Amino acid sequence: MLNRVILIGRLTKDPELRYTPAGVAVTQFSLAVDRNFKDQNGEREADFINIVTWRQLAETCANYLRKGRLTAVEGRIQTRNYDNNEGKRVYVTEVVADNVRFLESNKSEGGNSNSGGFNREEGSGGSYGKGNNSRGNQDPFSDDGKPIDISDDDLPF
Amino acid sequence: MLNRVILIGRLTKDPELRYTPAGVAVTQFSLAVDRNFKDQNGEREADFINIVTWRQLAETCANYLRKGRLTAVEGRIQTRNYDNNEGKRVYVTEVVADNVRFLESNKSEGGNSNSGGFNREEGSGGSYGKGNNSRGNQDPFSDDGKPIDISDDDLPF
Amino acid sequence: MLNRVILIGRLTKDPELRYTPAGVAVTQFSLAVDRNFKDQNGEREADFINIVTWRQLAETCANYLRKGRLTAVEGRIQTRNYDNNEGKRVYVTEVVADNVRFLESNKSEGGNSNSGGFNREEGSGGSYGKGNNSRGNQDPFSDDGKPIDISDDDLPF
Amino acid sequence: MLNRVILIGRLTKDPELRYTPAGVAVTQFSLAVDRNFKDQNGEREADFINIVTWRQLAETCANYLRKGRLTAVEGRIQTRNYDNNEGKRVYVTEVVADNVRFLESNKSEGGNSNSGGFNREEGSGGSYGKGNNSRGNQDPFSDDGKPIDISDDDLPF
DNA sequence: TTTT
DNA sequence: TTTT
Repeated sequence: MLNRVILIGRLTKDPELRYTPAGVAVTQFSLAVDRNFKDQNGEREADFINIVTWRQLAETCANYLRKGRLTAVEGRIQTRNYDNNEGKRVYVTEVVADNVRFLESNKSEGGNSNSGGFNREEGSGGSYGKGNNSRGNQDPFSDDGKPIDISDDDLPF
Repeated sequence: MLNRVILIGRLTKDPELRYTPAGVAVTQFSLAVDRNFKDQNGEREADFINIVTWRQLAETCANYLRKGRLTAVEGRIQTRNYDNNEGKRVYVTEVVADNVRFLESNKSEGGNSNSGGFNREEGSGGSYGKGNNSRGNQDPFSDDGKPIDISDDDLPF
Repeated sequence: MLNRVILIGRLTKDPELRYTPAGVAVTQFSLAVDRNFKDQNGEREADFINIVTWRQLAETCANYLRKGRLTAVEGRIQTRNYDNNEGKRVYVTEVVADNVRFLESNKSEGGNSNSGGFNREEGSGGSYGKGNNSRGNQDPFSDDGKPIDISDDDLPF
Repeated sequence: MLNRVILIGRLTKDPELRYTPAGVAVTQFSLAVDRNFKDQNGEREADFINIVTWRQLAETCANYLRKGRLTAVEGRIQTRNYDNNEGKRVYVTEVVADNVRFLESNKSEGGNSNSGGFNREEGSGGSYGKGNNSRGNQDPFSDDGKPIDISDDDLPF
């Protein structure tokens, strides 16, 4: 009835962009979120949380997120299951993000050091990145460092 | 680095209380959280989210939560893995709760209809239910309907 | 950039429904949220948090929330200021809700005891209560106790 | 009963550290949190949210936060009131933080560009900065960029 | 009284 | 299968 998650962590790999048969963009990545306490060996462990984004948000994430980037994610926990190729039921728990904040920009790729790219699924506007699945050829921070609005709230999911 | 989850849903079963070899109480249950949208068949689905609580909070949950109860949970997403009996690695994603709110009391068991039992892990106080693992013999709402404080923040986890 | 609030508390009064000159419904109410700790006198205090809702969500809240009801609110903190009639600037901090959950139904008004009315602002659908500002004459729980979808995400605010 | 806030924004000024008569450190600052939408003039406005931190967290914030820094805050909404010098009751709504994340380090002051200082109130440990109210003479990121644990959960507030 |  |  109420289901809200907020995470800040770092991508463990570059994000993976796919398209559904109907042509809907889906991007998945894993966020390493350090724990606030140390284990019995004095080591700080992390939780590795799988994130899914859809549509324009998926494309923006695929274009601008990279391994190691500090990132904030807001969304909901989703559980689902499917039968794998061995006919065994697999249970999945993941976070479906509707708001992703880029807390570090593409420094290593020549971008400026501005923080603060922002992307939220919304009912209306924003066509940024729509249908754009070639990565890395645009930098949302390159002109003015202002947030970009993208849109994706009328999801059928 | 930041990892926060808030859920409201209903228990799919009675909670299960266990003890670690060191005698620490652990309670697990699953929360059915209805989605805010309907699927392609017009059906409202739910996410089934596994919750873990430790120590006094575990015992209070075991004592007072029951299948079907509307419950609020606050905590963090935890991922872990272990090798099962077939030597296969199993990945688990669950919510470790540090705050559980009983939004419905034990009406069917003769309690009053007060809402609002409250339990949070804290550094200091609260001895309620400590070492008490016999279920259902006390009703935290039976006297005055006021929240109970329990304590469990100095976890080694 | 990221601004999320989740509250569970009880209405301090019946909600107040108004309309802007342009005819947009606005409902305000105050939520008493008990603190998780006691003050120096052993008393549990509460925070009294002002909530604002717009459009259909405003009308549903006006119709079904009442003083004393246990309610969950999800939204964002908003700050604004205006000059009062004495020409003095007044600063306001409040929560703009986009999701309100009715955790207790209208028992005293003859409704059943179902918990779980749900209302979220969304980009698309839902016409429930649209233009309906007569209070209390309908019970969203009276038929099947299922959540109602309402819609209000394309706000100009 | 449940009261949780998560914010990401930028400090509007340097934080202000005070001490209560009993010697407890209190730091206040205001966070500018850009809204996710534009107003009728196409301008993106911000909410200016007052934050309060206590004890070691207060001292760490005073030492390392500065105007303009991108910062994540987790806490609860608090309301309180007092009578001002004109005998008029003043109502205050603010966020009491129990977790503050420094998303940008002290680049301009010669620090490295590491992100990720972390501070949470906890029941037990951490003596970092205890009684230290001289600012800026230590950089938590200067050695290894690892989070610092501080402690403040046994608050009487 | 407001940040990038 | 994991990030700084």
